[in-house]
Amino acid sequence: MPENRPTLEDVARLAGVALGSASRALSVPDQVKPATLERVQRAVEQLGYVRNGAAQALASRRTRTIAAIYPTLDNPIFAVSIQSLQQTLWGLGYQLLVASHDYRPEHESDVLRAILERGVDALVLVGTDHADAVYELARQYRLPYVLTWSFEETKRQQCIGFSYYDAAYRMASLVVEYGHTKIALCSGVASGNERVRARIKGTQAALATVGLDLRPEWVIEQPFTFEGGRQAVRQIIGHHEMPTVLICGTDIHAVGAIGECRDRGLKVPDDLSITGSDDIELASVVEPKLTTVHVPTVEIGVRAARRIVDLINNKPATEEVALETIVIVRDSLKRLVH
Amino acid sequence: MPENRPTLEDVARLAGVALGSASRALSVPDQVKPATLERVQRAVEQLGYVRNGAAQALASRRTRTIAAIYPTLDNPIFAVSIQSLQQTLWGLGYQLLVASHDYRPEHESDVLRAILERGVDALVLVGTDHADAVYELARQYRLPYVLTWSFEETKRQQCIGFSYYDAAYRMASLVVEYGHTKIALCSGVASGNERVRARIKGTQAALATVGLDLRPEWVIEQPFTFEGGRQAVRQIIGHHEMPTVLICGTDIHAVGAIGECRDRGLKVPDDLSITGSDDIELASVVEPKLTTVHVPTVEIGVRAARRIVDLINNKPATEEVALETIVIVRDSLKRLVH
DNA sequence: TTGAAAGCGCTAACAA
DNA sequence: TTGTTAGCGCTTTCAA
Repeated sequence: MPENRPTLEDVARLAGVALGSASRALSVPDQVKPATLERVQRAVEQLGYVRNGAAQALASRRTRTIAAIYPTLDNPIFAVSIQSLQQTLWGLGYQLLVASHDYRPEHESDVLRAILERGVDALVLVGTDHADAVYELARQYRLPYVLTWSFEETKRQQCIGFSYYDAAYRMASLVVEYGHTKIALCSGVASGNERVRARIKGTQAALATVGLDLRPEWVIEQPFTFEGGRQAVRQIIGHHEMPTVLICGTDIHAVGAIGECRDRGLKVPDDLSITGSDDIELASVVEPKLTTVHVPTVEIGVRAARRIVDLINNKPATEEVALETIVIVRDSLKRLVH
Repeated sequence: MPENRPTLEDVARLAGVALGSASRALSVPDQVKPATLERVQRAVEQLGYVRNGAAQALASRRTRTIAAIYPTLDNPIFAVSIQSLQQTLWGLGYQLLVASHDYRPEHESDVLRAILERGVDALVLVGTDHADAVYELARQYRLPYVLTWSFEETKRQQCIGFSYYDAAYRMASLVVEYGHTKIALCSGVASGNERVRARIKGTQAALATVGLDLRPEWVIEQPFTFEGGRQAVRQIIGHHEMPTVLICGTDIHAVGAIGECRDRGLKVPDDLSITGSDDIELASVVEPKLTTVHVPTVEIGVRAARRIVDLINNKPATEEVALETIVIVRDSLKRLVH
């Protein structure tokens, strides 16, 4: 066991080749004679040599790590996506540095600055709504980036995601089709979050097609937690008139709302229908099973990973399209008309 | 806007000081005259200077990043803990590199090797059951590490966690106290996972105090997913005799099991009691609310972060003790005797 | 295809 | 307290 971590120089010496050749043997093996390659490999093995990433990064100006900044890491939707992002990146030879701004978008540029200092080759962001400083830093440091989850036509080159507007529109259309007219919406916090805003707009648009309006007192902004969903229910039952359905912006909201209904003796969906969005695994485990919209969580992680690596390597961008979402009909939305 | 990223040399030149002084102004500001400090700071600001982490790491042999290897990133229990780990580390000036071995412990040393290459100052692992190669690599590279979640007396110096044995013992004691004698256990996969094994042993021990045994056919190993919990239910109803209670190793199992019971017309807890472990937020949202054991998820992340930074700085280790767990009685465990 | 050598941008030891 | 300077371990020309 070597007392000090062996360096490439040790490898080269042992293999009887020059430092440069040893380096090439490791990074561009096909530019090296097979015999040389083998000697270097043997030396590497013998010494238990592992590259020094810092030195490599300094000399090559690439760190082979990619940063991702999330609103939070503990929302299941993000957690699943992080998992697939990490696994895919790993397979492509990249590591993942994660950070979160904890749903305080104004902190994002600080987080990014710290990441920049650390050094990364590219950046994965959530959504399209970021402070100018964030885009500015990315530009200044020539840092390739992808925007995940949201898909916006105007930024299609950078986006890996789906249309929140469409997803919400579809769900709301179903709700309307089922005969609901008194409709409440529990969304996330709209400020600094274009996904929330798109959901609200999509919902409104669907209602508008049948001349319905989203009443202001029935649009409830809540943090993305079970408790947020519970709050929404408390809020709507405080009013003298109850909606017949609560459209939730996420399944987390919906599950929380169902819990609160149960605690208050409200039957779902008989007394109140509740719909979700995302189709997390939990959606089909709770009672009643959630009618929700399935979104491509894993796919986003996988594609974002591939895409960002392509960007790093200056591969021509393939034409990006919005990923698909689909409404999953289960039991939490009641049919009022037939 | 500078065309090329400014270096410390640029800063020094602009500030009219030597390179070394500029470096000190940034890393050990109190070893620098206030006047110098201020000039450097002004230059930094003016140039929008950000340190080059690779160069810093190469020269100082510290990367200011810490790696954490998890079985998976998308289990809520880990996600919450990662979140608190990341936030705490951030506050201490460290970044977090995450990786997962996807519940294939045999991959862990490969993952570690890749991380080593990247360069980190310390390591956070989950549990105490790791391949020799993992410990060997950590030793060889003098990489400080903490073992999280599990607390074992024999490794108390490295552990931040609780006793899975005790937690399971307490839960099983309650189950017994409630009059159950036909008891099934849905654990995770025991191989390479001392937490699962400790749970099984703790459960057995509690049963043994009243002369009860855990029947082999009622010990069910399942992956940590809702589906795993569902499977457990399917398995026990396949036998001619049914247990009266299913003790689940995690709330995820328990929630899945509840879902499966509902789908099969089994009433929880009347037809089958189900208990969980972890007390994730969901535990009090599902119906029936889970009787479970609360574990210090957030605390583990926070403490692990502080501890690992102390280790890096060679701070004397404070005497570590096991964190506390506590049984939370809700509605999913039926009392058979009074 | 290989070897030699000049850095990459910073830290830290040393001298002043 | 500051300046000078020798590396840290690797990549990448350039020439052979």
